[in-house]
Amino acid sequence: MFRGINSVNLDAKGRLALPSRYRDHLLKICSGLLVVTIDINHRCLLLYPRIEWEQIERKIESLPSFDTYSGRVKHLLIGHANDLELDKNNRILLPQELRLYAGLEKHLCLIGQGKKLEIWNQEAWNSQREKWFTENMIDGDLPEKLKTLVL
Amino acid sequence: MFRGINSVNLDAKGRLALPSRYRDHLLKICSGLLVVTIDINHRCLLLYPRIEWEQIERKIESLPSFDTYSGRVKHLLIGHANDLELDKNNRILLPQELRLYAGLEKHLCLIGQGKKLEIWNQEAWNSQREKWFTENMIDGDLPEKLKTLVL
DNA sequence: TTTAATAGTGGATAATTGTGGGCTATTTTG
DNA sequence: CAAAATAGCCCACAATTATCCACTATTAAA
Repeated sequence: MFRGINSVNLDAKGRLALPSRYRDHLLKICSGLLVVTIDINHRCLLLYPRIEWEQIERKIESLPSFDTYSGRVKHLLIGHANDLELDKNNRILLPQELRLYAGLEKHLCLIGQGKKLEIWNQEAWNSQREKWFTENMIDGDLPEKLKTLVL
Repeated sequence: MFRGINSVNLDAKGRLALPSRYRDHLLKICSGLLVVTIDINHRCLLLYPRIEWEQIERKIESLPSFDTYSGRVKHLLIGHANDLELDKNNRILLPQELRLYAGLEKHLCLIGQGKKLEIWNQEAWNSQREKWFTENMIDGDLPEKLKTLVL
């Protein structure tokens, strides 16, 4: 499970060093084989262990072909998915195409989100986060599961 | 079960000594493995024994993916959750990111809240408490369970 | 009141991690 | 086919972090 924030830097070659605490785990579950793709809700990237991604890909592929939104999701997610591999220094090289999509510059945030990691431009993350804090949730709009969540 | 208030100090490195009365209990139930994350309603942190947190995390993860509010809760709670471990002196190191969020300086309060501990900046806690005392509860807004609560 | 024990604090050292860059192999382009 | 660009691999230095140890303060016991 991925959790928590890490701020990391891209080097001049576009390489990103993953926090070392993830290293052993990734080598174990997927031999360092990863997949990166875009997030459709935010301008950020999603990083999956290859085996996790393959399960998700199967689900995406089984979406109904003639539904407009399903087709769009398929195109965007699968179309932007790239295979990556950890190098021996625990780094990955992000494709330029995706770096541009997410507006990644030197300073990034890695956000653990369970099965995946999100890769954000640091400023983009900060302002998104502030937005979430200041916008109030409207009671009537909350799904039942959320209303009854006990922390 | 965590109960009661403790005031504690952060040292220069951002380490926090847990009250020793919690030590044995924590070693027993989770071998000193903890998770700290942010509270979304107040500017304070939540500290869970790892096993307690994992149960909550599972509930959060099962929230619907395409619901706006659920996505927000997921991002904020799981995204800010950090694994921690007690050191040999019964201390934890709070990540800088979270210290900033909760405005933690030298003087803190630990508030026992059942399965979790809340970590507050001491002054922030005092003024929040004052606020609660002066704000009146409005009868019509109380949920049924609270109306029928017998103390 | 003295002594002992535990808890709390601070800091030095050792180990690990992050970062940059050089070299080579491979791919792309003209 | 040559030249340039890209990608992978490796090493070395710098910076950060974890671990350990020692000192002080506080509490409890004799």
